Amino acid sequence: MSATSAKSARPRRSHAQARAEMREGILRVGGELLEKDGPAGLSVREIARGLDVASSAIYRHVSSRDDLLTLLLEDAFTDLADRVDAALADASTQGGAGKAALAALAGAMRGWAIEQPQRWALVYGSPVPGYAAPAERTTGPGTRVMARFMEILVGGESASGSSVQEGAPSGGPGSVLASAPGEGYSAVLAAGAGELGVDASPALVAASVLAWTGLVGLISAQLFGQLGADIAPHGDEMLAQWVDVTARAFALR
Amino acid sequence: MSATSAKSARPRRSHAQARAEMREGILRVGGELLEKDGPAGLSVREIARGLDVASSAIYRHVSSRDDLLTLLLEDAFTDLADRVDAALADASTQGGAGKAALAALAGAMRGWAIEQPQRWALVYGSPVPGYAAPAERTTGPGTRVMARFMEILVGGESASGSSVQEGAPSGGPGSVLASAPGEGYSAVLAAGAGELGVDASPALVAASVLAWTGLVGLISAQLFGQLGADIAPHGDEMLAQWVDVTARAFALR
DNA sequence: GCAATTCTGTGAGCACTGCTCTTGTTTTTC
DNA sequence: GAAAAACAAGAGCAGTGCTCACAGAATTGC
Repeated sequence: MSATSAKSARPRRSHAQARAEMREGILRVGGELLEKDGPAGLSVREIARGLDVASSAIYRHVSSRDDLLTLLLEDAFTDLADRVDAALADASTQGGAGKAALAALAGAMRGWAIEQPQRWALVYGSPVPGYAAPAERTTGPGTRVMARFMEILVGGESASGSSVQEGAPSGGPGSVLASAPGEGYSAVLAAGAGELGVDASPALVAASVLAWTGLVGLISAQLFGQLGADIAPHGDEMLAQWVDVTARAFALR
Repeated sequence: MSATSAKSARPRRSHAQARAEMREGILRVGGELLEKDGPAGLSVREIARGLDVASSAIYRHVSSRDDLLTLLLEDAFTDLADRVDAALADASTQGGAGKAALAALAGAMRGWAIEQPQRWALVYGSPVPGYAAPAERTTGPGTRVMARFMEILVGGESASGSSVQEGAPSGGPGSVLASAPGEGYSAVLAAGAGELGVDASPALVAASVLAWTGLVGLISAQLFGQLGADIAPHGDEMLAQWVDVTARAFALR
């Protein structure tokens, strides 16, 4: 037994530094544990061990396990949104818009999901039971990706006056547009589109929402193995087909 | 303290009866707890308390907590499939086929999901971490609903020789059919369709799979509140729109 | 510059969990 | 009826989230 005790003496650091380091450490170790064992396997004590600290110390920085989950949720949302933004920026330099942008977004989402399935599950999977993510802390980063998605489908940023040709896909066989949404639903859609900075008819927004839930559902189904093990190797192709169909339905090129 | 001890004397019953009663009780109380607290909140001890029995007794009938989850998963799958079948049978008496059948199936799924969100999460949500549902015990009941779905979209039972008019939706703008699936993917699709008792071209099967994940994704998004609280009251309408669009894409009427 | 205060981290402890193992009782089998 | 098999009880282990009184270090006020 050496003179230095088992618990190595912590270096002198300011409270601000301590806060930052602890927070970063919790996020890092917590993220690793989350990816390894999933939300249910996430343990405050295990994080404390990973940081070589008493478990009670964690509670100085995180009020509860749920709070910890919220932290990781925010982190995951932001990480995903950053990744999608990067992919879109990349595609955009190559003159990518319309279908190319859609493919870039979908590919980035799926890639991120495959690399960190547990994070994806935390974000778009079933909510951790008994725990409702506080909306005010998650809707912000949570809607970033969806906003991008809508922009693409609806045909560009609202700034440019290039209105979508809503005449083309409207009622004909194979159109994405169902019957016009009712009054109340239209109002909600308009409000939502406004928050996302998207300008389009309620019918088009409604169709985009369906497309969005379809994309998320597709990725989730692949990730969670709901379609059987045999189909797993063809996830790329499935996604490509989804992009094809969706781009065609929304008249993207 | 009365003569009858706190733990009421169990009635004399045969081992077979005991097994059946216990299993039924575990399923019942477990189901209630699952619906109340979600998978993570499911506790063997709590079930034991609910049955007024020692916790260790549960392990005579269930080998582990994961096994318990599998049991509840099977139960949920079967329950959902029964419900969907009933709805389809009901629709069928009214001459319901094609779009009407699709609407009945989708409505039954969503209705079931809303009544028992935790069960839905167990079935189609993110898998419980660290727990992989044993495929051999879940794929059976798990594919029943999907088989019905495919039958409807692909245009009737394989017995009747009425082949789908695959000419109509093939390539034109707004078609559900993307480019033809590659060789490997086609093989997997064909095999899957065979298991489900569905006969259709790989391209049509591929499109049906996308539609399936879309439906599941839509219901999950509604249930898990991924689209914000405001949109929740319009779930019916969203689903109706999804039915509209999908029926049109697959040329159902 | 030094005391008072505030903040960080400790370790014991409570109530809970899944699960195992030994013990006693009851039903089935021969 | 005796032997064997199955069932259930209860204690106990290792783990969990979380709280609380306490010790030491950093910050603040004068």
